[in-house]
Amino acid sequence: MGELEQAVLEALWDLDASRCGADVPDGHGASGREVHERLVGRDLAYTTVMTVLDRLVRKDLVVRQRDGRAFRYAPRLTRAAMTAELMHEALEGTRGDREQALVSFVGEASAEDLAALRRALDDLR
Amino acid sequence: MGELEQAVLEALWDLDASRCGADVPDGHGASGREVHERLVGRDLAYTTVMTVLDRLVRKDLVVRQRDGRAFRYAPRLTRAAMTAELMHEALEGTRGDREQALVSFVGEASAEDLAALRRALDDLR
DNA sequence: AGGAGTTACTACAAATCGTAGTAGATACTA
DNA sequence: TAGTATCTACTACGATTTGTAGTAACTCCT
Repeated sequence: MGELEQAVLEALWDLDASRCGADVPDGHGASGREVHERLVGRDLAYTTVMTVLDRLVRKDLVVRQRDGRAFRYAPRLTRAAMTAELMHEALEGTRGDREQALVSFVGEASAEDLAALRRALDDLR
Repeated sequence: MGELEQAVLEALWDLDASRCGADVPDGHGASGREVHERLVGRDLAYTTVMTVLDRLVRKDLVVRQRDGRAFRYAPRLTRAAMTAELMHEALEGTRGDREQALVSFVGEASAEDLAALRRALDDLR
């Protein structure tokens, strides 16, 4: 994903933190205009933002839903879920030893991440 | 990373499974010729493989070391270490809740991965 | 009817990637 | 020692992706 695409996705998350999913729940998600305003400082044309939103929809990273004449856009996944998906994809890519990959992963993890991992695993029991 | 670049890296791992690192240990790593032969079936020009190897070196995914007139190439990281690195990068990318990302990660993990994770964590104690 | 907002479509330059040729250096071989 | 094979370095080129944005057309409000 490109750097601007990333920024637009971030903007969507920031605008609509808790509501993501396969559909845009009524009254949630953000309009192109709102995303554009959120990205003031990058000084982009409105149409640039719309183009990027469109590409994100085509890549299935963002979903949209008509709202009157316009659309509302929302990330398909929460930030955390997308991170988790990326991590799983990385793991899938390992043709070799999955277990070893996980060992390396925890081997390089910070103390905080290790603690969080342990908690998460314990909560599954 | 491109699909051919991936394939070349895989070939290097397959050719030189256990020896990776910042330097190519003497007598290890693979020559361009060997990589090319390993990729027979894709019917690539030798120079194509060399170009890709060169790009991988520039991206710091592969290291090389002179061996007479030629070079020997080896992945900078083991497959497992690269997977772990990718997972950590995904986690870094989470501007938001790292802990929540880890919770999602384990929430979607297979039973095997969970068991492997638990073993890895236990071994750290 | 006219203006403001929105989408859809098109455009274009830069970077990346798959693919490969050529030139020049080096080494082996007859 | 001259020819041949090998290897690297450099260049090239088309396809795709990405950043960036303009224009046309539609719709809604006043």
